[in-house]
Amino acid sequence: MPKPITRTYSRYTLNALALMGNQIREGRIAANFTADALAQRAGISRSLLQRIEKGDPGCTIGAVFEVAAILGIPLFEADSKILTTRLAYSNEKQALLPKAVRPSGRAVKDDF
Amino acid sequence: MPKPITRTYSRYTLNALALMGNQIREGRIAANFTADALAQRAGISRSLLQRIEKGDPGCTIGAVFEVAAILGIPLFEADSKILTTRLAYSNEKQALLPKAVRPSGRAVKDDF
DNA sequence: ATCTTATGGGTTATTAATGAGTCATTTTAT
DNA sequence: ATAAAATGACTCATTAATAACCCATAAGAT
Repeated sequence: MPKPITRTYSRYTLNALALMGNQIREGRIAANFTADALAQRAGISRSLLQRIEKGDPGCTIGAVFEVAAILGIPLFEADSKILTTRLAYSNEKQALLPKAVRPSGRAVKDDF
Repeated sequence: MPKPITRTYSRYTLNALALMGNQIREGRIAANFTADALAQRAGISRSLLQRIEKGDPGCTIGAVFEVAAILGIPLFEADSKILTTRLAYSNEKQALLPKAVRPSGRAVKDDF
C-alpha cells in the first residue's frame, strides 16, 4: 500500500557513503576521466555519477559498486581473486548456519 | 526521455554484493535477529531485506549500508572513529585536487 | 585576456525500487 | 507428530531513482 516518505541514516552510514563518493571522485580524477566519460563507461548518466560522488544514499548499490570496480577501487579490501575465494568460503559457511532464527525471549538457557 | 532498460554488472561487482549479503545474513543470525525484526529496526521492509541478503544490485546503497551498520559490520574495514578521521582526511585531499578534468589520451583500468 | 569545456544544479518524463500483502514451505520447538 | 513461527517467493500499488535535458558558472588551456 502506501509507503513511508522519508528515511533516516546513521552518521556511520552517511560517513561511509561520503568516503566512498570521495574515493570514486579521486579515482576518476587520477584516471583522468571526465564525468561524462566515466558515466558512459559505467552505463549510467552523468547526473547519477554526480550523486554517487556526493554520497547520496538513494543511489542503487549496483551502480556505485560498478563505478568503483571500473576505477579499480577495491571492495572489501580485496581484489577479484580474493573476493571470489572469500565468497566461496562464505557460501560454505552459510550452509552450516541455522535457516531460521528463533527470537529469544529465551536465547540463553538459564535453567541450571 | 526514455530510459535504458537493462543494466549489466561486472563479476567483481556481483561477487562483492553477494559477499555483503552473506555477511549481513550471518550477522543477523549471529545477533539472533529475525528478518522482520532487523528490517523493522532498519526502517525497511522484510522483502527489501531479503533482496539485500541475496545481493540484489537494485537496492539503494543507503538501505544496505544502514543494515550493515546496525549489525556492526565494518564498512571500509573501519569503525566509526577511524571512518570519521579518514573522511576528514579525504575531504582535505579533495580540496587540493583539480576541479575539472581535461581528457588527454586515455587511461583505462578495467582489469579486475 | 578569450575560448572551450567540464562541472554544478536544477527540471521533467519515465522506469525501477520499495512496502505491503498473500500463500506455501521450511524450520524450530514442544 | 503437532504446532507455531520464520522464511522464500511471488504479486501489485505507489513512491522514488534514473536519464535526458537545460542553463549558468567555473575551470583549464591557449
